Amino acid sequence: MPELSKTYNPAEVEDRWYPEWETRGLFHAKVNSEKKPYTIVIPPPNITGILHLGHILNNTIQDVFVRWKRMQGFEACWIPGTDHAGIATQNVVEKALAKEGTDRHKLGREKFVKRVWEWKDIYGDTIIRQLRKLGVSCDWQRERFTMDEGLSTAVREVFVRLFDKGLVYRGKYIVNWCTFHRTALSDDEVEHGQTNGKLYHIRYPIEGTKDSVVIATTRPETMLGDTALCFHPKDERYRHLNGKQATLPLVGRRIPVIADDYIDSSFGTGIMKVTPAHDTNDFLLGQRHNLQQISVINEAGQMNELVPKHYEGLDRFECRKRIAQDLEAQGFLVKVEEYPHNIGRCYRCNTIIEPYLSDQWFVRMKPLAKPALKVVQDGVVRFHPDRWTKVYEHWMDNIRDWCISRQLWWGHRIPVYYAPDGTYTAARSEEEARTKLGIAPEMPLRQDDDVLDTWFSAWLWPFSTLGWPGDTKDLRYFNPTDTLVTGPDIIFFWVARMVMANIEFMKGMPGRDGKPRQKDKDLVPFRDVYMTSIIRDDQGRKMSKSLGNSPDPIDVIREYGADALRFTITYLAPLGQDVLFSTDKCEMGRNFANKIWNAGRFLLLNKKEICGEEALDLSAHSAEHLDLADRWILSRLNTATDDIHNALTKFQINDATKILYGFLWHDFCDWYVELVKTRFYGDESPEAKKAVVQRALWVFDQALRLLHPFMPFITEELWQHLTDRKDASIVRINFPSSEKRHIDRKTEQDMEIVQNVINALRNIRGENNIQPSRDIELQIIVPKGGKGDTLQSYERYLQKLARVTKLTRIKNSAKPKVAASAVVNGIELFVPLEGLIDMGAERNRLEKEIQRIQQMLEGIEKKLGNPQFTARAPKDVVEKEREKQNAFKVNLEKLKENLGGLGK
RNA sequence: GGACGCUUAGCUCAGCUGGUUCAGAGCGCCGCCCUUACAAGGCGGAGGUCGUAGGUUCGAUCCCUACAGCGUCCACCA
Repeated sequence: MPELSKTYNPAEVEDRWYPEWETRGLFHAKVNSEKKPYTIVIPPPNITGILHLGHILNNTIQDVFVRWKRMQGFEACWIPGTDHAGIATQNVVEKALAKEGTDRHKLGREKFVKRVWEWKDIYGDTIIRQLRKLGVSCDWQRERFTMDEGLSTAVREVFVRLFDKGLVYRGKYIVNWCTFHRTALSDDEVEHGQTNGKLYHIRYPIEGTKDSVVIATTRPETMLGDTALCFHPKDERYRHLNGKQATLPLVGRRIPVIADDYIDSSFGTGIMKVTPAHDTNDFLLGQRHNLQQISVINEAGQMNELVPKHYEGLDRFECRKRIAQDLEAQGFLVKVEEYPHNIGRCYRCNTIIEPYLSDQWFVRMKPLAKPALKVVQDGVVRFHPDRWTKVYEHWMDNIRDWCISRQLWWGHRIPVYYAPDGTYTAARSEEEARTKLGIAPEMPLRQDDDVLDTWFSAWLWPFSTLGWPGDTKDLRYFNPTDTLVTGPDIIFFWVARMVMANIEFMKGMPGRDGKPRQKDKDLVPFRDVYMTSIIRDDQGRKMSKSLGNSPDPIDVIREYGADALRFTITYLAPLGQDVLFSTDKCEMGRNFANKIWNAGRFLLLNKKEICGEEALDLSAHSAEHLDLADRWILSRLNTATDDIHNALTKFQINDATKILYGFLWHDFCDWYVELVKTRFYGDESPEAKKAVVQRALWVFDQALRLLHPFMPFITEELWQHLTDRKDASIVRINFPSSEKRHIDRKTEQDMEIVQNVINALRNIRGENNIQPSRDIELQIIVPKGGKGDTLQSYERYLQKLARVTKLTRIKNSAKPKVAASAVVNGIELFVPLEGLIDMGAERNRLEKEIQRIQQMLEGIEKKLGNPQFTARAPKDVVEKEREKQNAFKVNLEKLKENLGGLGK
């Protein structure tokens, strides 16, 4: 066995173990009828992305669950993969082309797409490579990409089925148009934010009269496309104008004045211009009133040929200025006021969205939403924390049709084919399209130019990755998956849509039992959705590139180790709360790793000392030579095991880390290891010592297993040193389950007395400035029924932990004259230190303690003095309070007595 | 406009079903110690009327109501 270094060196251990785990195939999952599956699909990161702390948190949590379940004997399967990220990826490649002085149009579609694939092959797995550094136990043999052959087949299949069902339709609608990307966006891809705009008040003359009306608009340039004016039908101010014609300034077009109760009479002047081609509400209004739709802005955001010549070709914002000038010059502009208001912007490039009238493809969502709502309401799919349920339900209740076409080249091309006569159909292949349309092979057939929204492949992820539409063994076994771990920001984009898709497309597919799936529990994509925290910097700001406040996780791993990062971030992330992160917080994880490392080092050194090279069987702990500390640590271990199990079951992952930290550092290292030293270095028989070493190693082994899901590398490394089992790995070793018989309240109480006495002695030392190296003597007075025997039988604990060289039991009458004292569980402690203690300090110490006890006693007496309390509170609570009262009273008396005994 | 979250020690936060010495942890701070696993460590200590005001209850950091401050999401009036 190699010597272990004094401090833990994570980089070396991590680089050694990850490839080893992969080569041994420890993360690979197979269909296994002997085992229950446990499945997670990764939220596929964009191929353009680089790893950030959000990924770290998200993937660490997934890894904790997967490793935990794997150790529990589940066939744990974590399917990794990446998303082609239509807009983002196309962006990146287009930027590269721009640098080369060319663009995608010069290249042509086919070459451009080839170029993107080349880019993807080089850079597309950056995140996936980086994730390995984190130690994630993904089944890499199952890695998928949303544009893989299989997934593309699934996309086409879904589109065609929805089309044939009438759930996909084509329509001319106002969509959110990004003039930079020149594509439509779904409603969810638009981010609304406040902006300082202006409100222009413009006079529109009424034809044939001297009358005119004033309307207010933030977008005067769209007036070129106005086709009506509109007021509320009940508005007396304008009623007389109903049916009249107004003249559109600058253009001279006649437009009707109409009435509609959409109008809010209290806003502005109460009459509004209507531009059906450039505003969603106006569009709907226009439909109701059969208004003409005049588009005046092109796909690049410039004024088109339908506007007066001197505006044509102007950028929409440039045109706005010109229109304002011209209106003013011609006397139509009444006033302009500052007007802060909300506008939508492209979530990727921040360009102001242009409501744009165009032909797009939509999915009718209402029929899909209905069952997806039900499974959540019925608790078949559960959110953690639960409050996201309401957010989900609200969205489902108000769902709108999903615009799925994107005017891009990178993505799944829409499988719709047009015949020369304009008829069209959706089909899995060109041949199928010809059959469906009745077109001969020699006739030209045109496929739709647009591609599908990226989420259109992502929403199929939990089954497309498993072979759907094929009826595969994997699909039967691993779907429904179990836990989805993702951020609340994509609950609509992704989570909700996956629920809809899984229900819709898995219906009737054979399930685990081979029978067609019908029940909701077999149709959902996953059972539990864990919503992760949002990572912020230490000032609470979102991590962002522009702020430069986003540390590179790879640097953090290099500096502190992957285990340290994993542990720290899960420790900091309570379920459902944001996390304020800064790199230096990882010191906590690093220090913890080092602590464990040294505990392991200590045990191994002593094992060698006591047992030589002999291998110890750690399959069970030795039941020989048990003393209080042993029974106590077994009790604590099993309690911790229970608590961890409960915390993980409730998705309270940071609780689990806190339990592990507390158990390993405070129970195991601070107390147990210190106590065990008394036996390693004591005069017990070699057999007894061997039993003690064996048990200590066994407990440590159990603790390592509990910790492994959180800190996989260091636990594997230490575990290997512990066991010498070259062929095995902690990755697939049983996760401990608690043995109730070891959880023993009485043992813990006895141990508590020992601990309290040691703490009291340490306090005396600290406050009296007694050197740690100085031995002390302890005299105790034990009341009737007190636990003095327990204390005396573990005198060696006091020797080691408090440097007590002599323990004597004395009579009340034999109290030492000059001594520091304390009262613990009714036992009086005296440390005779004539001439050495600082009387003033000791008096202060006792007075402080007296005050503390007095305060608590007062609290209890106030409670007990309240007749309502004694009458109404449960008996055991009252009884407990009485017991406490008595104990405090006794303590207080003794303390006062001892204070008095100190003299002046 | 609607929904939701947060407010506890100097800082960052736990505290889940009201009563356990319930007021905690980590960091920071003060004092002592390089005690043969660990100074990335050990021991001791200081520090909080649990945002404010009410209410429910024998009892409230915890449940309810209102308010204040911070934050998030959804919708949106030209």
